[in-house]
Amino acid sequence: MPEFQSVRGFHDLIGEEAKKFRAVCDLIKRKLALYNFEEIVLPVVEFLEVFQRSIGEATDIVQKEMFAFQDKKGRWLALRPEGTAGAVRAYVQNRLYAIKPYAKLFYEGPMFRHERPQAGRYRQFHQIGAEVFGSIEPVVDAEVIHLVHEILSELNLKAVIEINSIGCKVCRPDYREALKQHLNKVEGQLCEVCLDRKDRNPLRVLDCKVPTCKEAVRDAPKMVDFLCNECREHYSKLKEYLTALSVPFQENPHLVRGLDYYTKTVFEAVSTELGITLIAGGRYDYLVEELGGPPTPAIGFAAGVERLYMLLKEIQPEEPLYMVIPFGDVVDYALLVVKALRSEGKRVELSYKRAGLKKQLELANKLGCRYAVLIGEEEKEGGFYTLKDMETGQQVRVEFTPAL
RNA sequence: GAGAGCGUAGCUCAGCUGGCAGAGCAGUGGACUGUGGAUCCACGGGUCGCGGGUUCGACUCCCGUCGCUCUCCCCA
Repeated sequence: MPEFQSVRGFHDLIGEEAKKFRAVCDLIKRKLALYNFEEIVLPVVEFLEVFQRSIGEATDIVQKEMFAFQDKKGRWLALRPEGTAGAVRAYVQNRLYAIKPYAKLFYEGPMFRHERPQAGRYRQFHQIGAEVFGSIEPVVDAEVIHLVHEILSELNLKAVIEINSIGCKVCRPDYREALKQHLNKVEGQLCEVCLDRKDRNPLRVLDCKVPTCKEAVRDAPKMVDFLCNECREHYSKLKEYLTALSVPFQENPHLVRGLDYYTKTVFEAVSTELGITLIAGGRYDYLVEELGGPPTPAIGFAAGVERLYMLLKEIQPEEPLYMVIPFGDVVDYALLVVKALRSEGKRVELSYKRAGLKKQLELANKLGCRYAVLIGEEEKEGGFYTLKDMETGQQVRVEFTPAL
């Protein structure tokens, strides 16, 4: 056991893992650019209240998963547990609503949640999130979910996209009541946690995994049957558009999200392989106003980078690697060859091992080089280098005149 | 917050009902100082997670502790 170790739930990404991590980020960012999302670089720390107000006081994230601390003036700050709250705060603070009719923003970076680590769950993890502010049109929801679908299929990951509508200020209270009444009837079957949730946050009972709760909730009234005209219309338009786009989706009337700010559309992309959520999001039409901005409908999603890259099988092969091998008193000449090759855009490793040709070829092999560039006295004097193909073993003489 | 499993070489792991700490891979060196890949030979490498207990003797048994992994809760 080493004397110093990384903190629980905080990990180093090395070699292949780091490459996969980058591959996922790069792909998603390329996609976001095609949809014309603009990057916003956000702080990792916000005032605690930003999260309490947006995520919701009663949620697990706020109640027990935040890295919260006081600064020197005694103000409560927190490491961000998710990105939307900060994005909304920035949108309001910088009055982005005054610049364009609507805004499409994305962010990436680490998020922090103080919970027990396990497969696909870390205390520091990374998300790439995107938010659209300022449009209530269901076509926006469709575009966002389409984007999620494209990301998944380009990464070659199998997942089902589940969607639901959880209504708005107008219709949700009625549903809540109806659901509560149903839950009271089946009280006896509910687990301990759900008994507590029943009055505080009855919707959450819907996606409890305890078998008896699932049973109890089977015949519960469904939100979709209680939607007001506006929400019903919104939801059916969304489905219509998704179908037109050939985005496969599955309606899940029990899909509820753990954050309070959601309204209308919610969705989740669940890995068929691992059963964990890869990408999730939804509409949050009151949050901007809640954080002090003008009434502004919005929708967004967040992709869990670790969860995506851990499922990645293969990544793009890298550029072929050249190793320049000087043997004898020819380092000065070798340096010029290295410089010239790199200026041609080639990926070049100069051998840092002072040894004979044999040892250095071994090294080139270990580092996975495609080509070795052999440089001895002969090459230096003759003004050339010997290019060796490490796969075929063939060698060619390449004339070389150092640029001045 | 609740539960389970595991900590032995850089890595993967053996090590029996207590009796000298092991293998494979990796690494380093070498007949070969201008030719590599699964050729051969040699070598280095350990607080057996840590602390205590039982014992003539503990990697092994017991207690504690720390760490890792996984599951539940919840979530990306």
